[in-house]
Amino acid sequence: MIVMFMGEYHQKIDEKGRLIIPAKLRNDLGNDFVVTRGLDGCLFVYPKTTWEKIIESYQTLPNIKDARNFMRFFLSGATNQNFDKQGRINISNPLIKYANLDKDVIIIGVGDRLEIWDKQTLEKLLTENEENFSKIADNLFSPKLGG
Amino acid sequence: MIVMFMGEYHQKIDEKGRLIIPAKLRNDLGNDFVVTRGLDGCLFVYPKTTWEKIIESYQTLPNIKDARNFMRFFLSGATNQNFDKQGRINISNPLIKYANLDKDVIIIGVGDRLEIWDKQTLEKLLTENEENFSKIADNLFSPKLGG
DNA sequence: TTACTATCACCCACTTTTCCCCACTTATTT
DNA sequence: AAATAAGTGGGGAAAAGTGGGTGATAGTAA
Repeated sequence: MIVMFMGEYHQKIDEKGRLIIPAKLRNDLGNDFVVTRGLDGCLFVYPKTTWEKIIESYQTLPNIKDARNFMRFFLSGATNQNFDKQGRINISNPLIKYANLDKDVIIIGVGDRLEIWDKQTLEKLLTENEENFSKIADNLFSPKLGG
Repeated sequence: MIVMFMGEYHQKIDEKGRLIIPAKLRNDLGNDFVVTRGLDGCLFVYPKTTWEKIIESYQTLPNIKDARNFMRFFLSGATNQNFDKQGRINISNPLIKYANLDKDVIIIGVGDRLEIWDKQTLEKLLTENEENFSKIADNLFSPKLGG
């Protein structure tokens, strides 16, 4: 993995639907990237090259109904994006609805992608799962003792 | 393990969120390291090379919801850090909130990482668990006899 | 084809945040 | 006790974030 997105950034969507991508992330994204429906109620943001690799890997999925539906979900929401001169992007209405975005938004870096979350949704998710995290971490750090 | 962090250092965070890393620790950290949400209410500090190994081990996690959430928790809390000329770092707001950092902070060395604690939180944790440590140690070092 | 409307991107001005630098204080060493 | 190193606080320049206005473009209906 060449790009490694990290960090948590609190942003606001203005009345025109514009969202600032933090300056620190813009270089890694490049000026040509894709925003699409993500898993668990957020939006995924991929640099163009990463996106193309993902699409490629999906070609190998078997042509069964589940796979077709997943492709529909993933591809139909995808929008090409550029920055305006202020470093902002426009989130389309269907995506705003899908991720339930209100005014307060959190952008997080998760490895090869960014995720755009409604603030409340993400905070709820993280606090609800906090106990799980230490279990997962225990297993990762010392799998022989754990369990 | 090449670097071995040890010791306990009492520091203060100033109003701008700046925290001095004790001079004795700076060499071992290098000028490129990562601060992230740790377990049990503290922050972890890893030298870059150690961090990269950890990320590598996380690549083995399956793409299921629990694992995705864990990655969100772990990576969104991560921030690249450098020292300013005074040997300080900036702790971002989300991390200050997470670790409940007030003015008084304790930095401890724990093997391959540093941990940043709110003073009260750490002292409470240690006194509450003092009696248990010998039992815990017994279990950790001879798990077959324990339990 | 023309006039009207809605949308979008750009530009400008203002506010907020971040980062760097300097000066002072405290601690440590000899 | 002096000298050196480490810790601490604050000011200011530069960068980033924010909101609103304006003109261009495209779509629609007359």
